[in-house]
Amino acid sequence: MHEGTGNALQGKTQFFIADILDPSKFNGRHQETTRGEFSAFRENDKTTTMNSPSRKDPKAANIRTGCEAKVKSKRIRTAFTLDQLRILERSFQNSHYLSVFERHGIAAALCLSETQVKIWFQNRRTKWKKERDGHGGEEQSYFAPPAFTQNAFLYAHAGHHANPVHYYAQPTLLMF
DNA sequence: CCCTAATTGACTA
DNA sequence: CTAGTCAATTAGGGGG
Repeated sequence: MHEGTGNALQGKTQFFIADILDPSKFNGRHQETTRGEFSAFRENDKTTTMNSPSRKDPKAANIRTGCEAKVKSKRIRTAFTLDQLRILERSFQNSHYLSVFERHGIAAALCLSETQVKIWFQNRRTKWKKERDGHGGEEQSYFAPPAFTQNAFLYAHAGHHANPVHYYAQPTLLMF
């Protein structure tokens, strides 16, 4: 897919320009909206990193298409389905943080990339905070604190070390 | 407008 | 060096 290492398990919703033009590669079950270069470079989780060249320079990831210059594509915005949101929301109720295993399981189950799941939780935590301490605040404490499950606890305290396996030896699996 | 997915960048372990 | 977090921001798309 992308500069070596296009983990086939990832990048289900986002594609390179060249891939978009090739319907055979575009078997996405997701919205057939326009895909662009914006996110193309990030959608090979774990192989593209924060400071990889492609992150610093998105255009770089597009070079191999040979049409890096123009094609001022929009950045894509995935519209999660209701089913996906239901599961995500349910998971969020269970815990505001995901272990890598949970994330992987959810991503696989929902046909999303792990990045998308990760970001969804990220944004969801932001939203949760906002509605917790925003909103006048008078009659508060309607909302329970975030469920602090074992995984969340481990996450907060053990954190993520080199090999999370040691801390999440018991992957909680995972809805339906 | 609002909602929220995705990006950027500083920071942490 | 890697891969998480969060804050701030950008931007897609729906609604009115």
